[in-house]
Formats: sequence, structure tokens, C-alpha cells
Amino acid sequence: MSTLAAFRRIIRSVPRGRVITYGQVAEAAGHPRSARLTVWALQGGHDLPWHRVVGAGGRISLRGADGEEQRLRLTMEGVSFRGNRVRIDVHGWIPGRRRGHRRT
DNA sequence: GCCTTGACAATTC
DNA sequence: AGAATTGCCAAGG
Repeated sequence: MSTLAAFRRIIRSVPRGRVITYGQVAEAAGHPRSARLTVWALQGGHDLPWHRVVGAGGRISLRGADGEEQRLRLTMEGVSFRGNRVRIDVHGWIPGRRRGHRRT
């Protein structure tokens, strides 16, 4: 499978109401230190749940209107925020885990 | 094949 | 806390 497909597969695996970080996508796709590849993967990704991909610590990396839309979409899915950060401790998704509850 | 560009991340100052 | 710095990997020019 192509690297791109691997990344997109991970992104697509994130269910509604959950979020994943760029770094985690990369890690799950087999490129542990390449968060930027997630950016690259999202670029062609029209059909991907792009709004469920957030920055480290739950930061909304998009600026302006795009960021607001992302936040809106996430909120609509039931994702809660703390300031301008998604509560990844609550909504974080880790591929392979059915119950995204972090544990140190 | 070298240089630039990315919706990033961790570190350092 | 915020800016700058470096690492990362693939694509496009």
C-alpha cells in the first residue's frame, strides 16, 4: 500500500466524535516522526474527515474561518473543548483502540 | 537531483 | 507564554 493510502486509511478510521493528532496519524501510518506527512496526506484528501485531525495537545492548527469551521464541525459531533483545544484526553482516538481513554 | 513547500512537533531560548 | 530552530518525508518545479 502506498504511503498516502496508509495515512488516509488512518484518518478515515477516526469515528465521529473523536479526534486524532497529526503526529498520531503519522505514527499509526508507520512514520513516527513525520507529522508533516499527515499534512501532505490531507492535501489531496477531499473525502477525509479532515476536521478530526488536530494539532498536538488538541490545538486547532487551522487559522481564521477554516479553524472556526473545524471547531464547529467537531462541536457538532459532540467534541468538547477547553479553551481553543480539543479535550484529547476525552475524545482522543488511537487507531486500534475502541475506547479512546488515555492512560499515561 | 537539488531546492522549496507543507492544515506539524518537540525543543530551546 | 511565544518566537525561533530543527527534524521529518513526499511531491512538484
